[in-house]
Amino acid sequence: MKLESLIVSDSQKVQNGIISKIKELINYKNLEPGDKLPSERMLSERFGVSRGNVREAIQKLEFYGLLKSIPQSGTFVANIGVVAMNGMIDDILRLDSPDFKSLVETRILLELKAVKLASLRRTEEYLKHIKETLDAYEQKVLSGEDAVQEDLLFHLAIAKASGNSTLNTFMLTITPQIIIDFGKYHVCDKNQAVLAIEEHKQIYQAIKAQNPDLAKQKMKEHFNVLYQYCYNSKSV
Amino acid sequence: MKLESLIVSDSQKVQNGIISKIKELINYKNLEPGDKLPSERMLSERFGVSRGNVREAIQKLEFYGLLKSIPQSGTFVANIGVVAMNGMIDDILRLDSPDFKSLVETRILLELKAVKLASLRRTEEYLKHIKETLDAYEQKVLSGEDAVQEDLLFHLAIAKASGNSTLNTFMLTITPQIIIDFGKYHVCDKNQAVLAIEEHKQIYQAIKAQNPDLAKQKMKEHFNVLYQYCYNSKSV
DNA sequence: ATAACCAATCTGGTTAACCAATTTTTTGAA
DNA sequence: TTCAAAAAATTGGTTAACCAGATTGGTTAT
Repeated sequence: MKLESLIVSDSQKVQNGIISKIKELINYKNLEPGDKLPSERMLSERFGVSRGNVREAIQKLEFYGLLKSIPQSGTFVANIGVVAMNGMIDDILRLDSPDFKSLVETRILLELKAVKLASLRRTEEYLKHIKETLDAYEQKVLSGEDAVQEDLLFHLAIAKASGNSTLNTFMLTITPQIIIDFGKYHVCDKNQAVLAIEEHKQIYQAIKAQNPDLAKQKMKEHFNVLYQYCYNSKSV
Repeated sequence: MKLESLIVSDSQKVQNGIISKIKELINYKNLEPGDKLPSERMLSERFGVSRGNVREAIQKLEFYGLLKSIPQSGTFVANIGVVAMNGMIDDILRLDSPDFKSLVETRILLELKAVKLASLRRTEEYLKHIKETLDAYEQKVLSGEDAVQEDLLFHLAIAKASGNSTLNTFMLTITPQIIIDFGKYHVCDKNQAVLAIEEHKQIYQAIKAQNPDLAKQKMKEHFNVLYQYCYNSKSV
C-alpha cells in the first residue's frame, strides 16, 4: 500500500473496482480463511480486465494481510474472517488521500514519541549519528545555504535511534510528502532555520542526557511553528 | 512501501541491490533534483538484471518520494537534494522487519491519539458506526464465539472517526500483522474477551460524551494486557 | 484395497514483445 | 540562415507468451 500518490488516477479507479469485485466474490462464494481464490487468469476473464490489473489488486490486498499468494499454488484468503475482511476492504477503498493537516498532526505524534524513546534507548552509535546530522545542519545553515534536507536527516536520525522499527518506517513514509508540502507552502525561512539550530542542539543534549521528558518538551517547542501553521494556536 | 513481508526474500535482496546501484549512479553522475535517470532499459542492461526488477526498484523509490516516473518521458530525481537522497536510501535499505514489540508500541501510540481525536471530532455518523461495531462485538462474545475480528473493527472504527486520514491508514497497515501475531501468541482468551466488552462500552461512552481525556484513559486501561505482555509492567 | 508413481494440467511468477506518447533529429521551404 | 513540420528514435506502460514448480487424477504394482 502504499501511501498512495495524491492524485487518484484512472488505474487507481479500476483497481478499486477489482478489489470491490473480489470482495463480492468472497462474500458470494462464502470463502473462509484458507480457502483458495480463483486463479488470476479466471478472475481477469470474469472481471473483463487484464491479468496485470488483477495482480495489482491482489498485491494490494496482500499488503494489508487479507490475501496470501503462494507460487505455483494459488491465492488464498488470509486467516481473517469474512466480517473483518469486509470491513477492512471498505476502509481500504475509502482511504482518503492524506491531507497536509493530518500529515503534520501524525508527524508530530510520531516524533514526540520517537524522541522520548531515543532518549531512553539511544546507543552511543546512534547518538553519534544524530550528532553528525546536527553538525551538518548547522554548517549548512550558517553558510547561508538551504538546509531542508539536513533538517530532515536530523529528525530521521532520531527516529532511527528510537529503536522502534515501525515508527521509523512510518517516519520515512510521511517525510517526503511533508517536504513537498513544505516547499509548496514555504513554511521555512532563513530566520527560522537559524533559530532551529539552537533547538536542535537542545534536543540533542536532552537525548544525550537520556532525559525523555526534557527531550519531548524541546521537540514540542521546535514544532511550535508547525502547530501555529496548522491550528493557529500554540498547543493542541 | 510497503511494510515489507517479514521474510526477506531473494527478490528482495536483488531489489535492494538495484536500489544501491541507483544510489551509486546518482552520486557518480552527480544528478540533482529534476535530472533524468537513464532509461529502464539502459539500467537493466548496465546492472545485468531484468527490466522488471529495475521497475520494481524505481517504484519503491517513487513510493518514498525520491524518484518520479513520467510516461513516455523518463524517470526523474525528485525535488530533494543528494544529501537527503543518500540518507533516505540508506534508511530504506536498512529498514528492519517490524518486530512484534515495535508494532504493539506503535499501535498503542496511534490508538491513544486516535481515541482523543475521535472524541473531539466524531460526527453523529461515525459515532453510530462505532456503536454498531460495539454491539457486534458484544453479541459475538456473549454467544461464545471468537470475536477477534469484531474487536478489530471496533478499533478501526475509532481510527476512522479520528478525522485523521494518515492515522487511519497507519492503523490499517499494522492491524493485520497484529492479528497474525495475536493468533500466534494466543494473547486473547475468552475471559479477557468478556471483560473487554465493558471496556469497549466505557470507551464508546467517553467518545460520545466528547471527553478526550477520559477516552484516552479508558483506552489505556483496555491496553493494559498488551502493556503487560510486551513490557511486563502496567505502564510505560 | 491401497499405496506409490507418473503424466497432464494448472498455478503464480517472469520475460520479452508490443504500444502510444514524447522527444529528438532530420529535412526542406522560406 | 531560420524555423516549422515531419519522421525517426526513445520513453515508460501494457499485454501476451513462456517458465518452473505444485497439484491433481488416473493407473499400476504390491
